[in-house]
Amino acid sequence: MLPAEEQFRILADAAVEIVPEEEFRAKLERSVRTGTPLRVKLGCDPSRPDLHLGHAVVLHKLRQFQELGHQAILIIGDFTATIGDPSGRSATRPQLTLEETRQNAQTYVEQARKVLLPERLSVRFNSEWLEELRFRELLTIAAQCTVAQMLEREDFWLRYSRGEPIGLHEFLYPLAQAMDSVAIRADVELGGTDQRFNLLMGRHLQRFYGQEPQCLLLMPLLEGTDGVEKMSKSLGNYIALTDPPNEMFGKLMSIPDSLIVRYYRLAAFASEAEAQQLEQQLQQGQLHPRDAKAMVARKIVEWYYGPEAAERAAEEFDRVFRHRLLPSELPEHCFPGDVQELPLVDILVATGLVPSRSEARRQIQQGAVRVDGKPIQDAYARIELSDAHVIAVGKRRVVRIRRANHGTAG
RNA sequence: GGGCAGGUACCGAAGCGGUCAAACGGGGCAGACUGUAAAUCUGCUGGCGGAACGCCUUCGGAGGUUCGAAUCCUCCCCUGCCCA
Repeated sequence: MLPAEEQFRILADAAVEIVPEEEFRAKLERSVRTGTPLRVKLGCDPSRPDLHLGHAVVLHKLRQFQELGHQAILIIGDFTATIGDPSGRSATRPQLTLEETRQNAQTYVEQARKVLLPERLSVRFNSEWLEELRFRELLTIAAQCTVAQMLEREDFWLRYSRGEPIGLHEFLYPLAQAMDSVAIRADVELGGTDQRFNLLMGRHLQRFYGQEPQCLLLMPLLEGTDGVEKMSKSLGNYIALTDPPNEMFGKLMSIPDSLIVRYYRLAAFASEAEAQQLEQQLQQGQLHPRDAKAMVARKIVEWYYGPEAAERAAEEFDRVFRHRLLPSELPEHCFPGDVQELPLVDILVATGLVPSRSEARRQIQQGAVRVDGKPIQDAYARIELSDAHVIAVGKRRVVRIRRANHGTAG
């Protein structure tokens, strides 16, 4: 085991805050002295099965704990997801059934393993202890917190003062999550800065149950591809860990320049020194932002798919967007062999490039539709199907169409 | 339980008997510009329709009044506030 001070340096890296810092140092020191790994908790919400780069920030931190020999405990909030986490939300989350969340949890763990080490990882479902909780005990727990304290939480307060509904059960969410810390006797809990309140509640309840309170390690929230809001699935500004390399690369290239260094640091896991160097090169104009971004994008894709895939993704990106060539691989759509020609509008709908015929007409009239590279603005154009064609709507939606041979349907 | 204010398209928010598929903003999509972007400018943004102020579906739900309703009436459901 590395000396405590060294560990602290690694673990504090990129963290926004450690609460309380001295306690955390003390825990590390004791861990080294007694040879006991720390139990490090990360709770996750399986109501949304897709993990994205924002989650990876925290997952990577958990991995660092693993690398230092500590015990990672991933809590799958299958039970809490049935409450619906109100964190950072202005609206009540939809409640899922236990069944649904279990299914999500499956893929969730698989995705988390892309970042975590397989060893020193334990996965626990919080329904294990929350399901059994008696009403009497719930009362005891709930009595540990006042309504005023709950309302201190920014999102609750915001909704309250806006006159928006807050379900009573939502107040129970932080408590439930805190009970997880009690159940697994967490030494440290990781989370994004938006989780501060919930994690603090863990300390609170642990103390009540006579346990040594956990320390909090809060990581920054990564902005999404829009560059403004934090990355989240519901805002649609996320890059999923399961996005294929090309898509991941493409999305990364679409982030605003102002985020290059931040992504380098938080998503490509670059060190402080590396990040500073990059920032300097950008500021002094030694490095073109485009190249910097491509470098970062490559690093990130590499992390999930390896250097070869990253290389290919970068090349493909240049090919399609820089040089405006066709993608090397196009999805294909086959029309029945007996069809001679079709209105372009119908083709756009049939291939799924566009959701409705009205939309197809609009896109055509706006000059967004190209057939074999030639813009077509005639909404009534018909396309011969004897030869294969490449149909494009905008830059991103491209399909190759052809007719099936010898009248073979489909 | 009582009183009041609300429920409008993806979101926010106008509309309050016809000219409403519904102003405006955001978001999204597309075009121009670029470094792939971002920013900016422009257009589009329910469906069907070879055109149309044509038809269909939409303004919490169900009925009703009317030639005609998002707009009026009745009942119901949901939300917030105040009182109990």
